[in-house]
Amino acid sequence: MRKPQPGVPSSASAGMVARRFAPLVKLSPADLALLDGTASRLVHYPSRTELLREGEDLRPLLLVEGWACRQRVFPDGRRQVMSFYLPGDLIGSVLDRRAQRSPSSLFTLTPVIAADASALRKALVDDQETHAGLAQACRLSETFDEMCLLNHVVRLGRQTAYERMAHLLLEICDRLDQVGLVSNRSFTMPMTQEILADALGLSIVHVNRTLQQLRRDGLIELKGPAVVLKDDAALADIADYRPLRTLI
Amino acid sequence: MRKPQPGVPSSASAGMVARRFAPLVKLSPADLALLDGTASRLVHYPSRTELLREGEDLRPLLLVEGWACRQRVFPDGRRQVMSFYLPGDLIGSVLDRRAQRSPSSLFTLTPVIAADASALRKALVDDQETHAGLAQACRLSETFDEMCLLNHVVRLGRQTAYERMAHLLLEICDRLDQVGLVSNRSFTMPMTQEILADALGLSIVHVNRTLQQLRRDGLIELKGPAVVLKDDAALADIADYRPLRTLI
DNA sequence: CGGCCTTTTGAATGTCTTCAAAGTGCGTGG
DNA sequence: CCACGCACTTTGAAGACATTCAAAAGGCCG
Repeated sequence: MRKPQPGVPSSASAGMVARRFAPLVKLSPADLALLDGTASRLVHYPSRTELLREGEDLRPLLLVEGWACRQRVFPDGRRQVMSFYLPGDLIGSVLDRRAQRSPSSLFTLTPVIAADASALRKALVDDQETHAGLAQACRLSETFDEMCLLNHVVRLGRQTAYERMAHLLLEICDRLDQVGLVSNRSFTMPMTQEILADALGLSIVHVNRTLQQLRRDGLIELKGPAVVLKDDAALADIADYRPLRTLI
Repeated sequence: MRKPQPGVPSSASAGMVARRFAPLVKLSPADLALLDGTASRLVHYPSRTELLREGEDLRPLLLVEGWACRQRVFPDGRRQVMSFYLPGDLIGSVLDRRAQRSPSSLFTLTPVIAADASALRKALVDDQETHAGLAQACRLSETFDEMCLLNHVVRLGRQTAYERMAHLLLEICDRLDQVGLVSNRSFTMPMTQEILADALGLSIVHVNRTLQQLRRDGLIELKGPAVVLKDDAALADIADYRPLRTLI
C-alpha cells in the first residue's frame, strides 16, 4: 500500500480533461457539464491491482487521480508495460460504442480514482452535434495515445538504455504538464524501477545504473518518486524527443 | 525496381476490404457500392519511395496492392519501422474528418496501388446510418491496427531475436490470410532483411542468423521472398503468439 | 525492532552489434 | 551473350551493451 502521491492534488476531477484540451479545442458549456456529470460517479481502486484482465470487456474510464498502466505478461513471467495512464487520460475509446475486448491487462501503479465514462460515451455517440467540441477533444486524446505508442516502439526498437530513459522521462513530463502536474520541470513519478524496467525492456539492474548515469551527468535529479529534469534541452537532444504538441 | 510480387493477384481491388470483414460484420449493398466507388480512383506508387513525409497531412488511403510501412528515422540514420501496411489495409483513419498530421513517414516496400479514401471517409462521417456496417468494419480495422502495434511493443520490449522473428512471421501470415494471400501456410514477404531488421530492432546480420536458425530448426522455409511456416504450432508456442481473431 | 520490498553494487556471462569481407543474384550495358 | 555493377545475403571474429546472479544497503510499515 502506498499513500496518495504528494504533488497530485485531488483536483476538481474532470477539470483535468477540460484543462488538457481547453487550449486546443473549444468546449461548450454542454461539454463541460457532461464532463462534470461524468466525474460525479467516481470509483476508487487500490494500488498494485489489476483493473482489468486480458480479454475482458473494456468499459471506458476517465482517470482522475493516480497512475495505471497497460501490460502483457508472458507465461514464463516476463512482463511488458505498453503504456501508462496518467491523470486526465481516457482509458478505452469513448467514441466507439462497440464492446471492446482488451488485448492487454490494466494494472494500477498507485491508488486510482476513476470515473465510469460509459455515459460520456453514450452522449458522444448519440448527440454528436451537441458535443462536437468534446468529441474532437477525445479524438485528439486518442491521437496522443497513438503517438505515445509509436514513441514507445521507437524507444524499444532503436534506442540505447540511456536514450530510452531520457525519452520516456521527457514524454511523461510532457503529458503531466498538460494537466498541470509539472512545476519547474519537476514532477512525481510513482513507480518502482521494476515497472520502469518492464516498460523500457530493460533489467531492473540496468535501469538503476542508467538512472544513476543520468544523475551523474547532471541531466536529472531524483528524490524518491520526485523527478527533476535539470536540462531538458540536453535530454531532448540525446533522445531525439519530439513534443506531443507538434502533432496539432 | 522490383516487379509486382507473384502471389499477389491484382484482384478486384476493394474486394479486399469486403473479404477481410465480410465474415465479421454485415456489409450492405450500399457499403459494397461505396467500396467499389473508392476503388475506382487508383494511384500507383513506385517501390522504395516515400508516400508521405513526417509531419505532412495524412489523407486516408486504401491499400489495394503491394506493401508499405510506417517508419521513423533518426538524425544519425537509425531507422525504426513501426508497422506494415498490407493489401486491404486502411492507411489513416476514415472515421475522423479532422486533418491528421502524421507522426511518422510512409514508405513503400514494393510498387503500390492505392485508392484515395477521402470520399469513403466523407461518406462514413456524413451518412452514418447508411453505412453503419462499413463504419463498424473500419473501426474493427483500427482495432486490429492497434493490436498489431501492441504486439510490436511486446516483441521489441521483451522477446529475443528468435522469438521476435517467429512472432512477426505469424502476425504477417495471420494478416495476409485475412485477405486470402496465404495458401498452405505459405506467402510472399517482399522485403529485405534490412527492413526486417529495422522493424525488429535488430542488426541485419543478426536477422540473417536468426532466419537461418529458424530454418535449421525446421520451423520455416525461405525461397527468395516466399515464406513457408512449416510448423506454426511450434512457432506460436515459441513466440507466445495470439491470433488477431481473438479480439472479436 | 523485524520483515519485506526496493535500490544499489560487483562480477561473470550472454545476446546482439559492429566491422570486415566474401558470396550470390539480377539487371544493365557493352 | 558475357561482364560488370549494384544491392542483398552470408560468414567470421572482436567488442559492446545489457543481463543474470548474488548479496548488501536502504527505507517503510506493522
